[in-house]
Parts: sequence; structure tokens; C-alpha cells
Amino acid sequence: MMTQTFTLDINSLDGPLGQRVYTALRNKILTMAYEPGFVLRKGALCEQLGVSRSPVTEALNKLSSDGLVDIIPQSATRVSRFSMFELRQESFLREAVEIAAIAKVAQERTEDQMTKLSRNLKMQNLLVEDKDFQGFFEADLEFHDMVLSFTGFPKVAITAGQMSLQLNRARMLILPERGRPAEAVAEHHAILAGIKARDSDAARAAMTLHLRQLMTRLEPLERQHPEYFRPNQEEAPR
Amino acid sequence: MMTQTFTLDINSLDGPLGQRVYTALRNKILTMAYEPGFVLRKGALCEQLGVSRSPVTEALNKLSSDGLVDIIPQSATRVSRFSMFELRQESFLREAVEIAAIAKVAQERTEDQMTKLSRNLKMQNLLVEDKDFQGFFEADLEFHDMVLSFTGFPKVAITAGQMSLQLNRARMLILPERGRPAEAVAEHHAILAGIKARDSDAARAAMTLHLRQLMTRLEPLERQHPEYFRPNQEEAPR
DNA sequence: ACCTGTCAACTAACATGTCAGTTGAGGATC
DNA sequence: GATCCTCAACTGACATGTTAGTTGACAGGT
Repeated sequence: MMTQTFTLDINSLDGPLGQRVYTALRNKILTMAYEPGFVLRKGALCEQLGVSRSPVTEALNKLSSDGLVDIIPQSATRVSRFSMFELRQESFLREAVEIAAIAKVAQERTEDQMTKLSRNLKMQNLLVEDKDFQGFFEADLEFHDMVLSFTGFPKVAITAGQMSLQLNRARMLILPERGRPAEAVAEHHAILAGIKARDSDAARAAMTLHLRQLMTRLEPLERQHPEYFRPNQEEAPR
Repeated sequence: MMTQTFTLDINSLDGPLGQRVYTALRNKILTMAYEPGFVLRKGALCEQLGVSRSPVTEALNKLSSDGLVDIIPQSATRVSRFSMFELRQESFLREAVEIAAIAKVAQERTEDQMTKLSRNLKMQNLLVEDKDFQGFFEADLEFHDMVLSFTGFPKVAITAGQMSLQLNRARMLILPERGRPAEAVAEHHAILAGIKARDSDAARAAMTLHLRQLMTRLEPLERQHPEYFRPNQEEAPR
């Protein structure tokens, strides 16, 4: 399903060059193929991809506004390091949006939506049984994306995705945690039960519980992989 | 306080040219000085500003990803028209975030924060009494921004601002509604009371009530100003 | 009045050149 | 050895040229 390209490749994508370069780099970064701190040399990228600086610059600028790369003016561009503070902020925002979404979806759900969610959840079960954690990871993303989409508000899913970039990248570091996928599936079941019963409060509570797990698991990361984090920069005073 | 420039001007700003052009155009659009549908001709802008296409292009691209302009490839760029569907989506997202924020702030507020909010609210009272609705509008924005900032999560305020762009622009169309500012001030008082009592639920309820008012007032707009809206494009089927 | 083909105007996307500012490594000086 | 200086390498920001694609108006045929 996921084409793991080892060398940077553009030709397999379509659309404008700038978009292609952006997508390619974005995937590299989000899958941690480019590690935090990795230096992106513009000249090398141009040569490697056989394009001029324009599309590369455009792509890097987009990545910068996504917060995926840090541009040090007149010097270098490197893949951004994590900041636990930033992860907490993203988690807060994600929770805010998903909670609101689940409440709406629980009230308005259709049978068709129930079927799709239920089908996805069964797939999650199978994937966990087969220990296909990569597959489970993607099914998990899809589950949450479906819930967000079922609000009937496409922008909700898009916005949630944009503001959870670092969060999803950091998740790559805690993929192989023993027993966690099974727990997550159970939590998804609880959420789905709330939706099925059209019980907003129950669905909301289950979702809250589920989402809170992530930061709990992310917090130890700063000690385990200090090289991926930037020195503490807590909130600034007002 | 607001410098109402009639001709497009860049020199009063600082920073890179691209940023300045972006800010200038953004202000024009958000204040409705450039009306929805207005065509932005790149050549004219370059001449008018005395810069080359690079910074102008950069600015227009940013505005496009903000959703403030619609770029019709190979043809023209125009200030985006409203879509009631999009406004509803932004309203949903804004409510999600502000609700989450107010709950957190109510729990963790400091005396200093109370003082600042209280001071702002008193100012709102004075401005409404003086019928300075423009001033009230800005104080209102500041009130909400303060609440978001008091979460201790700068990104929350930033994100909320980004996803409420169309909403704030549309608000410019309903500025002079009789009695509404006074009502809004009263609602702000209720919110502040919840924060003061550290009562998350009360604050949340008051905020929900307050935010819901906006869409109620925005809905009739589509009939009053059809020229500012694009023909209905409701949600796509899945 | 209605369709249709043509054409000018405009634009996005990209390539390339220039310039000033920053970084960092290495050498000179103390 | 520590500090300072210099310089090469790299970059962001901007200007400008080119190509190909889209739109809208206008003319001409029906």
C-alpha cells in the first residue's frame, strides 16, 4: 500500500512540479525517513530531482509553514525537531476538534456511516491479530478521518489533519508498543458504541479517553530520543 | 487606531517584500475594501507597488491557501466570494476550539488574567455607550484572543485565527446591528463570570450561547448580499 | 437571436541570474 | 590555548525571461 521509496522520486506523482516535490519531501519527513535535524540542501535537491530552484523553494516554503522544516535564513534548511510543548498544543487542538466532531456525528449518524465505521473496526481487529502494525496504523488514521468526515464538513477533516502533523510524525516513534494496538481497538469499540447509541456524551467520553492515551505515550519520548527534540522552550511570558 | 489606506501601500510596513504585500492585500480583503469577486491583476499590482512579480506571486499564493482569493489558473485571481457552507464549517471549528479553550482557562485562570479580561470588558462597555462600534469590534476580537492565549498555548490562538478568516470577514457586513453590541457585552459578562467562578461548565455554556449568535446573524446575509456569495455548493456526496 | 471558431490578454509554472546576509571552518594573532 | 578575523559555501529574497494553457470578447456564419 505504501510505496517506500528509498531515493527521492518525483516521477511517480502527478500535478505541478512544486506540488510533487512538496508531497515527496512531506512523505519523507512524516515517515521519519528524513530524521529531525536532517539538512535539506537546496542545490542537492534540485540536482537529485532534475528541477530548478523554483519548485523546490516553493515546496520548502510550504513545509516551513506546515512547521515540518525549520528554515535558518541565509544558512540552511533542516527537518524540524520535535518540541514537547508543541505536541501538547497539537494534542489540545486535535482533542478539541475531534470531541466536537464525535458529538455531532453521534447525533446525526446514518446507517451507512455506521456500516463503514464498523467495517473499518473489524479490519482493525484482523490487522492486530496478524500483527500487521503498519496496516493497523493506517486503519487507525482512517477511522479517525471517517469520523471527522461524517460531520458533513470536509474542512473539519482537513483542518484536523493539518494541525496534527507533528503529532502523527511523533507517533511513528512509538509504533511497536506491546499491547497498545489491542487497547486502541477496544477504545475504538467504545467510541463506536456511543455513536451507535446516538449517545453524544458517551461517544465524547470514550473519545476523550482514547485521545488522552496518545500524549501519555508521547511524553517519555523526550528522554528516549533527546536528539529528536529541541532544547526546552516552554511558553513565553506575556 | 486602524490606518485606513485608500491606495495600496507597502512602505508603511516592514519585513520582506512578499510579507508586506501579503499583509497589505490581506487587510484590504478582510476589511472588505476589496470586495468579493474583485479581480486582482498581477501586472497592475506589480506596477502599483513598484515590485516585481516574485513577491506579488508569493503573497497571492499565501492568500490562496488562506482561502481569501480564488486563483483561476492561467486566467485570473479574484477575491473569494463567501460560501455559507464554508462559514458554517468555520463556525463549527471555531466553536470547537473556543469551547475547549474556555474550559481550560476557567480551570487554570490566574488573578492577573481575570484582571486583564475584566479591564477589556469594561472598555467594551464604554465603547458601546459611545457607539464606537469599530472600537467595540476590535475589543471583541481582543477579548476572544485573550481567552485563547490564556490557555498557555500560543498555537491555539493562532490556529483559531487562521480558521476564522472568512467568519471575521463576513462579520464586517453585519457591523451595525441595532442592540447587538450590548447583547454581546452581556454575553461576555456571563462568560467572564464562569471564568471567575472557575466553573468550566458555566463558562462553556455561556461561550456556546455566545458563539451560536454569530451564525444566526450571518445566515440571512446570503439573501441580503447575493453578489458576495457564490452559487450554492453544498456538501459533496461520499 | 444563436452557435462557433478565432484571437488577444492574462496567467501559472518554471528556469535562471543577482545580491546581500549568515554560518562555520580554518588560519592568524595574542 | 583562547580569541579574533577572514573567506568560502550556502541561502533567502527578488528580478526577469519563457512556455503553455485558459478565458472572454468579438467576428462571422447560420
